[in-house]
Amino acid sequence: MASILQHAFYQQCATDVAPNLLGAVLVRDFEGQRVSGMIVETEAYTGQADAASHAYRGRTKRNQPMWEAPGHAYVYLNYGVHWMLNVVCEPVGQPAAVLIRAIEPVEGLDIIRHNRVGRRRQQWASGPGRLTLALQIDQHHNQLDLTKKTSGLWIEQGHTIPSDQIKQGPRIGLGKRVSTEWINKPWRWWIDGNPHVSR
DNA sequence: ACGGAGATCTTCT
DNA sequence: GAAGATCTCCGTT
Repeated sequence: MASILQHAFYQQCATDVAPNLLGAVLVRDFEGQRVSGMIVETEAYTGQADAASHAYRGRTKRNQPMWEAPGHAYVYLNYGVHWMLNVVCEPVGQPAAVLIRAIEPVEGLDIIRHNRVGRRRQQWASGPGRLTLALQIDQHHNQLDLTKKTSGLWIEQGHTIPSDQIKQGPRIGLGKRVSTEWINKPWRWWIDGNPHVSR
């Protein structure tokens, strides 16, 4: 049995947590059946100073979970269509989180195939909106504690990825309103060559 | 293979 | 009223 990542793991800067999450396994419990995938791509959103973060303009009803304790989920609807899964981190008491951008399906492939009917396997969970569809993650998971199995969603220790297989680059999809200083931060990490990384 | 538009919720101007 | 941490479909090459 792999161990579940505990609060201490998330109790550091999002820029440390994000690369450390690569190789870990995101697990969804479907009435006893495990549906899971290895995390292959993440993005860090740091404290309130980060112009690309939802926390930048202060607290709102939506981003409120970012002020929760580390290890909690921040799930929100983007473009009115896609659910995004974040894990809250704790850089010096600031609201910060890591966006899980892509996973490689590992367990419960029948369920994932059903959730992503008609799509090629490589597209089952290769994107933040896709992985939430694959694992059926939505508003019900917002603010849950991901260090507890009772949440039905947690993250387990997985493979250790050699540092030479970890690539790093600018975050994706940030708007023009964000200054280049923040757009250029290389705060997206992924496993080099993994086919389930988003494009 | 590639580009544009639609979907449709929350927040900000 | 517009834009956003996106994805899919449908048009044209």
